[in-house]
Amino acid sequence: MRPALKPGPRPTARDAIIDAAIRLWSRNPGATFSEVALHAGVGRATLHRHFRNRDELLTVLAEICIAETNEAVAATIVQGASACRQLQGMFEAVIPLGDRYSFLYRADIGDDHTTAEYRRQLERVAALVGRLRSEGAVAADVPTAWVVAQIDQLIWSAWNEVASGRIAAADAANLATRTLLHGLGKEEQP
Amino acid sequence: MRPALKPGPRPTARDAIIDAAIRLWSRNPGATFSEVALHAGVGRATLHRHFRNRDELLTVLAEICIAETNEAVAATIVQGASACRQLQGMFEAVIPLGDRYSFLYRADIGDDHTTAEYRRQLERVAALVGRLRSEGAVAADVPTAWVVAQIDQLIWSAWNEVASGRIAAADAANLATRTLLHGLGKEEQP
DNA sequence: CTCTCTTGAGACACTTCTGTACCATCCCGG
DNA sequence: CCGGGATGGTACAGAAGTGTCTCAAGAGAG
Repeated sequence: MRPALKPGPRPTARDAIIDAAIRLWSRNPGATFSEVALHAGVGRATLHRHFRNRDELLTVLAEICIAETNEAVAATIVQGASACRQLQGMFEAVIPLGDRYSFLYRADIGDDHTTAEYRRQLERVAALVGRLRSEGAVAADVPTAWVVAQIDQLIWSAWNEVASGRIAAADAANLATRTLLHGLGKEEQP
Repeated sequence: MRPALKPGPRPTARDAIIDAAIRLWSRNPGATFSEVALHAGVGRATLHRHFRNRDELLTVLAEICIAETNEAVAATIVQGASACRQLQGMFEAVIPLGDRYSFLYRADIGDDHTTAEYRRQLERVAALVGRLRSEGAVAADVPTAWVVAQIDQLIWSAWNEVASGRIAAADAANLATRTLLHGLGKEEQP
């Protein structure tokens, strides 16, 4: 072990690579390894030293994404809050993250651990849907799978509309919650 | 000109290629040109004879998709029908097409004509939203861009859920319409 | 039957990406 | 100041995809 030396490789290069990869692949999922290195201000060789290949980097990014998302969502959990408020909090926490991780929607990660973790996230959403249901916020005749899919899509499209400037960031979470629970018709319950 | 001979190249090869490309790229957007030729039961050289390169084939597919979609939607238009019914009809017409054209969501077509035509489709949807709005089916304080985005996403996720067997095909359009207009809460208006 | 057109197969050159190796350089801690 | 680790640049070989070309075979029209 190195006594006082920083453990492992210095984080700067690795972090720069991760940041550049997220930034670049968000705009162009097919961007090459060389381009990632270029945008990270790092030699291509260095990139290969930190991440054996594209898949490895992608897997690391996915894990970071999942961890950040879990963290962001966990921070919004308030004991005793209603499921509706919880849903709104989740939207508020997750929609801004779309900026960083939109490219993961397109990339298909083969890694088992990542897939399993993503599945757990969906299960957690399904559990929230169960609570919404028991609060009467979600109708009994709507399949849970459909609700989960809608929540997923709402996060994506909310981020998308915010990113392209058609929707104000402050409105996004409200709009998403309202869309899911009450639809876009005139409000019947004030 | 050939007098009685079939004009142009015999359609079979071309059609087989188009069909194989749609089928293959739907599952794997990165599938190679050779694979397309293989699945079409056609030599790679023949493929190049019909479509100069990947972009050209992609553009043709996109145009076919747009034409088929327009046709399917046009067939559902009933003069004098309410916008709500029109929306439902559009969902019914378009959701099953997701099976054939899902890969176009991922592919980015550079072709100007295709992009313009897609824009026109969105504008037509926006016009429908305007009618929904004037019927009171869409609230005044919801941005049109948001409604259009939701309709787009609903088509995609409805097809997706049907394709993976989580939702019955017969329910999809109803569920989409209901989700958009009334949300997934308990119905307040029977 | 014969001619023409299309096709399949393969060869070829070219490009791009990838993964690895090597070496000079730089920065940091000791 | 010195030395080890990390880095950047580059060269190299291999893989894969692409686009073009040629040639022989097959099918259909006349």
